[in-house]
Formats: sequence, C-alpha cells, structure tokens
Amino acid sequence: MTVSSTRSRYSNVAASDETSRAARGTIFPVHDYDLATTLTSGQVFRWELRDRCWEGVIGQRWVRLRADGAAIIAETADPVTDWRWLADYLQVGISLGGVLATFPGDEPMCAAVAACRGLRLLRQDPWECLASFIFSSTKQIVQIRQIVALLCERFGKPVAVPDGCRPAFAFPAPQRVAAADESELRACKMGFRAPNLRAAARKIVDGEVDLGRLATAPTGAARDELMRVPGVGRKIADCVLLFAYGFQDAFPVDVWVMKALQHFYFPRRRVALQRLQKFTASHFGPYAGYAQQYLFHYARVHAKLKV
DNA sequence: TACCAGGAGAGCG
DNA sequence: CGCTCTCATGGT
Repeated sequence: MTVSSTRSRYSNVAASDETSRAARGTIFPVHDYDLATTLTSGQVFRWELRDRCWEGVIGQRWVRLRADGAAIIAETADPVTDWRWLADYLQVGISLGGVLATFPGDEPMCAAVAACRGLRLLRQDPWECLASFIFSSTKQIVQIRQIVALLCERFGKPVAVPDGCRPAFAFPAPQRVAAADESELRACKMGFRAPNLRAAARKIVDGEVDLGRLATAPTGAARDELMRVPGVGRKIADCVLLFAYGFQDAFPVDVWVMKALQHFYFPRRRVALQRLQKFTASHFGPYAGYAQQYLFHYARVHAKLKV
C-alpha cells in the first residue's frame, strides 16, 4: 500500500451503500481499531464519553459511536444515505497491520505498538483542525477541549440531536470567527491565541490561504502555506498536515515526542530540534506520521517520561 | 505552591 | 544563528 493511496482513497465498507436507503445508523466492520484511544489521543478534541458511547459533531452532523467487538456502531440524528463522510473521517478502510509493518523494529516502537495497538489517525476537517491546534500551544489537552467546546457553544450553529440529548454545535465557520471581537474569543479562555485564531480565519475568508488547495500540494509547499498563518509554526503545521490531510511524512515534534526521541534514541546527549527532525524523516519509514502518534501516546500515557 | 502544558515569535548577543 | 523571554490560563 502506498502513501498516496492512503491519502486519497475512500473507504468502501459503508454497509448501507448497498441499499442506498436512508438510515439513522450504520455499522463499520473493523479490525485493530481502538476507538477510545483514537478519540482521546490528542489529535481531536470534540468527543465525549457518555454511557459507554462517544458523542461528537463531524461537520454539521451529531454522531454517536460505540465500539462493539470487531465493529464500530454509528448513530446520527438525521437519516443518512451515503456514509462515506464518516468512513473517511474514521479511516476505517485503512489496514492498520499494513501500516504497523512499515515501522522500524526497534525497541521503543515495538513497545509503543504493544501498548497502543488499535490507535488510528483520523481524517479531520482542515479548518477545525487548524483552529484547534492554534489553541494547543502550551495548553494541556483537557484545556484545548474546553476552549473548543466554548467556541462551538458560543459561535457554532446548533445541529440536530436525538430527543433527550444535550444540545450540540458545529465548529464555527471561519467567516463567523473572523467577524468576532477579540474580547469575545478571549472569553473562550484561549488567551493570547485569540488574535492568531482571528487572523487565521481572516486569511481563509480573504482567500489569502486556501485550505482546499493544500490537499494536492507537496508536503513542503503545504507546510509553508500553513506557516504563513500567525501562530502556526512547524509543529502546528505538521499536526494539520497529518490529522486533516493525511500527509504521512508530517511528523509533529511537541514536548512529548521530543522527550520520547531524546530518551529512546539519543540518551545522555541533547540533540537540537532540527537534527531530530532530520532523524525522524529517515528513521520511521513511509508512515512516519503514524509512528509519531504511537510515540506521542506511548510517551504521554504509558511511559510517563520525565522532563 | 511551583511547575508545566501537543508553541510561536520577537529580541538579544 | 542559537538562546531566552513573553504571551494567558488552568491542571496536577
């Protein structure tokens, strides 16, 4: 399996395609899919666990997901005929075994895979992903979740939910964010990131940054484009490239990945960030970005590496 | 309480 | 260049 096919191919497992009848739910057969780990691994910030189900909003749709053995059971508020949007988001068509087989066989990666097997990369909306990671700088994941929730509540359009469920909101469009006051945004607890978010929204509304065009650009060009947004440096750009576009050679190096790389690959000598990035580009193979997510989650949750 | 958080960017020597 | 400081806010 090539990297490009992973980026462009849609899944073909949406069972209800065969009937093309509208339904409020579907079932995706999956192998090696740890839904809970995937939704809490710091790549997305909108999913909440309620009564053993994961509730969230994708685009303009409320969604409830439940892991059930070798399947993911999905439920929506409104009838759906074509489930490709959800299959694509969840990346259920990817063979995880094929991805893991490309990882280097060194001890840290083996330990990370053993600890986090079933962890997947999602395919998120670029604007929501970009905005979310603008909030991420020197914020803990729990705080990023809080900022995103407040922003959606206050600026996002309400979406339909089933009877008895709490209100849900879409992620606000860039037009809405661009029109907001900085003080309103700061009130969502994003602090000094507020002007950056608004500037990002304005660049997108003005067409100065075209998120749609990035999908087909080479990695380096797409990264440079994202880094023209204030508040977006190499790390955040790589997060968006990986989590929203599926550029598998994007390798975000945050504090946790930095700790993991230092601890596991360069013990007892400090290596500069730029040199570490050069190492990651050659060491982790064609799915380096995927390997990065395993390292990140392993370092943060399992290994609990110290500073 | 003190330290730190999925950083970025300006200012300095 | 490479280092340090600041930015805002809350968790642990």
